[in-house]
Amino acid sequence: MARENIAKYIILGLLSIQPLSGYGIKKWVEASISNFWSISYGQIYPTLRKIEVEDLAVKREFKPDKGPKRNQYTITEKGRQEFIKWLQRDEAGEYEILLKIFFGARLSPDENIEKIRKFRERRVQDRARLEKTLEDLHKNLDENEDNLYFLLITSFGIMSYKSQIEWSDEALKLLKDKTNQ
Amino acid sequence: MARENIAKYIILGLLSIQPLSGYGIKKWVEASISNFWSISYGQIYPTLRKIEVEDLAVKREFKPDKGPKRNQYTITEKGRQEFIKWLQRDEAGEYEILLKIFFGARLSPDENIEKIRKFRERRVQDRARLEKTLEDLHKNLDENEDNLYFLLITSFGIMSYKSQIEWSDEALKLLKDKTNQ
DNA sequence: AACAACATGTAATAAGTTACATGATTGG
DNA sequence: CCAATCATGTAACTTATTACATGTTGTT
Repeated sequence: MARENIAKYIILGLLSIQPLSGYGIKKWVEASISNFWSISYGQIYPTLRKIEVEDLAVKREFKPDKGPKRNQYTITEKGRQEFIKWLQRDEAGEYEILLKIFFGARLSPDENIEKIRKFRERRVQDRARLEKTLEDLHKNLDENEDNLYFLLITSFGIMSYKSQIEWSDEALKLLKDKTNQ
Repeated sequence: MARENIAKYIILGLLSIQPLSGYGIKKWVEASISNFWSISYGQIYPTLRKIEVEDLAVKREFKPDKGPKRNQYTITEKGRQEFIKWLQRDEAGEYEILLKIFFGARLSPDENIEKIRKFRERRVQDRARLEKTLEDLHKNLDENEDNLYFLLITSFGIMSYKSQIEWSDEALKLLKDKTNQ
């Protein structure tokens, strides 16, 4: 998946929450989104430099009471705008939506609701497609050894999509409650 | 995730099922594992060449009754062995196991059972960890706007892991039935 | 004193996408 | 004959990992 420079937006997203150093970014990623995304120092530091050059964040040396000094990056208004533009773009990668929902507080609840609604629709279709595949595999289960394992993987997909549809419903409920408050 | 040359093993795995051309490999991937893995021609053709050079498959020109001629690759014994060795290695990437189960017919049911058992264990732990995070987020929900969205993503993880544990149970049952037949 | 954790960075390499180029064959 | 599909490939580029280098600070 080499295409959209996700690392840049993860960093910008975290900086939109609070000023951080490269080291701090790594810690944040590990503590919060490591279940579905990762980032290495080999990406963080060069990307931070680019972000600085593009005036999306400013670097400032910070000497904390404890520990060695660090380079703290603070997002600029330009950076914030570019990040929000990214959030609003329709995501290409299948699971980019998770990242965007993670940073959902930068958008309105309605924008997040719309994203999840679309995601849910896709999943309903994905699931229906896999249900057909499953049926075919059931019919031809004795045909060869492979089909049992193909069936297992298809069933994994169906169960995943099912749980994602259920999640969407819960998430939508929560966000709608929030809007009506 | 640039590390293990997954493309090579996807190709080898498909060739272990039947002889295929580069084009055919693409079609197979799209029809069977595109839910969780993809591959581009820019990878397929160079990788096929490498596979040929390493004597893991042999190329042969094939003129079908219909359509233009194609380069058909047939896996060698060496290729089959290298593929099985990869299958047996403990997977690094979180979802590599799906790929390996997909090709499960190349191993014994017991080996697949063991893989799934380990996967299930990991998921039980992952889920417990996220449950704690969820609790914390619930407590601090009013602290800031972000926490609602962090909670949503945490809940996505919990539900995913839950469905993966359920899938493991079903898969284990199916495979155990098979062994006892 | 030693070790773990904090902190920043680069170079080599690998993996993967995208865009492009080219041509054969089939069905309408 | 034209479009769609079949079919193979390369080059430029981007993204990402890994291994390495270096030094500070806090804890035992």
